[in-house]
Order: sequence, then structure tokens, then C-alpha cells
Amino acid sequence: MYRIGELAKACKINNDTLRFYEKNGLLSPSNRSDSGYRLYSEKDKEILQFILRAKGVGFSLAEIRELLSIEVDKANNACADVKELVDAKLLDVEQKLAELTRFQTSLKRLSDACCGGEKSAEHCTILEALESDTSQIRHEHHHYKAH
Amino acid sequence: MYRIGELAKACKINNDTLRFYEKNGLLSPSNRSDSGYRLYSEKDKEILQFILRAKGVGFSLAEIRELLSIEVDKANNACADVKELVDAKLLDVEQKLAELTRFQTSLKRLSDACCGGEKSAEHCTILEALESDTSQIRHEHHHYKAH
DNA sequence: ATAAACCTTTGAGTTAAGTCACAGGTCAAG
DNA sequence: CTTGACCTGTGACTTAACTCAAAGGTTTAT
Ligand SMILES: [Zn+2]
Ligand SMILES: [Zn+2]
Ligand SMILES: [Zn+2]
Ligand SMILES: [Zn+2]
Repeated sequence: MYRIGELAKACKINNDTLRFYEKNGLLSPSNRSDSGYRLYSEKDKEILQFILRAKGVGFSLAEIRELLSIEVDKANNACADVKELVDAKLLDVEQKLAELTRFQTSLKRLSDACCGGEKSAEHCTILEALESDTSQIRHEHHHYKAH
Repeated sequence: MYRIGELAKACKINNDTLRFYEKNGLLSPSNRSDSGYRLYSEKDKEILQFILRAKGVGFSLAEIRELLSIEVDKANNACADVKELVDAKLLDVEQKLAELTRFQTSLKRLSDACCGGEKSAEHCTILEALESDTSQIRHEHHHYKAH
């Protein structure tokens, strides 16, 4: 049996995180000591590691709660159920990737068009691009590489 | 001069968003009517569009505040200052991309290893991977493509 | 003149995943 | 027997970017 600080240290998380997971229905200690201290079993530790691994591949706590509810009753759940959760998350991640990739492309274009020199920003192509309607950025900078 | 609702509608945002931007030092209307209504000028509208475009390439409001402070005093700022903001954001975006890509890789590997069938999840490779220490996922699923 | 649509301010709620502060109880060592 | 490390519960705070509610004043149209 681990006390809260022992388990937290072993898994490199904060004691409060463990209390937080308990409050949010992810992991409750199997026992309490006479004086009310939380006592976690090996099995509890395994569940915690499950949670941390799931976090490590991008699952939110709400999603992990779903995974856990399947975990504890594998017999009455199908592979399909598990895979569905993974595939939904994958879609989610890919949508975020798509948005970030758009940001990256735009930012790169902005950065590349700007000379980055020490003279006045009065004609900086980045500011011009943000001021104007066009989403296209002119790659000719009238003081490009010059200043 | 636009009243708040007119400008909001023209730019497809919520009235409250405009009030929020004002409270947060991003955009204050140039005028008020006798009865206290906000009155936005064409110039104000352009600043709002600047803000929305900057949001569109991924900048946070705090970052946009910095961009705006350069915008209003271009003469005393250099291209370098602007480019620095863009490059910092680019780095930021690329770090987030890296993390999401790691998630994507892991999730794909998990998904690919699971048969997704309708039989019991008792031996689902996804759950096994999350239960076990190994970050490697065995691609042999003892009921892979079978069930 | 009255209803509808619009505006004002203030302040609270939302989401996610914790983190921290407080006041006090418990346990082991010396 | 006292110190220090640990534990308890409750509840407030954090970040970001809004969004909504309430109570009331203004404008416009009919
Ligand atoms: Zn330049
Ligand atoms: Zn520039
Ligand atoms: Zn299967
Ligand atoms: Zn499976």
C-alpha cells in the first residue's frame, strides 16, 4: 500500500493531482488508514500508469474516463469500442494538426517576406499583409535585403 | 461611424467580443454618442480587421497587442522587431505541431494494431499497450483480423 | 405613444487540468 | 515530548478568449 505522497513520487506527479483524479472519478484509492490517509494498492498504481500513458498519447481526462470504463469491464466491451475512441481522437488530433499547419504556412510566408532589418518598420511587409485584405503576401519587399 | 452592432455584424463577431477587446486594450472606439453608445471609425474598423487577420495566422490576443503597439508607431520600430514576433510564434507553432505529430503517430500505431472487431475487448492490443510499460505496440494481435 | 431593436454597465460563467493556501490532525525519530 | 514531514478537507486561483445574464436607458418605426 502506498500513501499518497509515495505514489505521487513514484509516478512523478503532484499529490494534489491524485486528489484531483479522485474527485473527478478517474482513480480512487482502494483503502484508507484508520486516520483517514489514502492507501493505494499495486492495482491502483497500474491504473494510474494507464492514465498517464493515455495522457501521453494525447487523451483528455474525459476520454481517459471512457477508456477506463471499458478497461474495468473488458468482457462486455468490444475492440470496436476501444478503436472508436482511438480513431475519434486521431481525427481530433489531425484537425488540430491541420489548423496548426495552416498557421505555420502563413507565418513562414510572412517571415520569409520580411527583411528583418534594423530600419523603420514603416514598410514592413508583415504589417502590410496584416493591414490589407489580401491573404497573399507579396514577396517583393521594397527594401528587401537592402535597408 | 459604426455603432457596436453594425461593426460586429460587418466583421462577423459578437458585440461582446468588441467590448472584450476594448477592456483588454486592443481596440477602443474613437467616439461615443451623446447617450454613451460606442462609435467606431473606418480606421477603427481597419484595426479590428488587423486583429482578426492576426488571429487568423495564429497569434494570441497578447501577441496581437504587441503587434499593434508596433503598428501605431512604425517609425520607431524596426522590421527586426516585427519579424521577431513572427518567428517566435512560428517556433511556438512548430513545437505544438511536434507534440501533436507524436500523438498522431502513437494513435495511428494503436489504431492499426487493433482489429476493431465486435468481440470482447479482453485481449485488445490498445488496452494492452496502455496497461503495459512498453511504449512499443506489438503488431501481432492474437485475434488480429480474425474474431 | 409604444413596441422592437439596440445600447449601456457590472459581474458571473465557461473549459481543462491542475495548483495552492489554510487550518488542523497524524506519525516516526531522537 | 517535541519537531518535522506527512496527511486531511475545503475552497479559491490560474490561463484564454470569450459569452451570457440582469436591469435599465435610447432610438426608430409605426
Ligand atoms: Zn524590412
Ligand atoms: Zn519587415
Ligand atoms: Zn481485436
Ligand atoms: Zn483491439
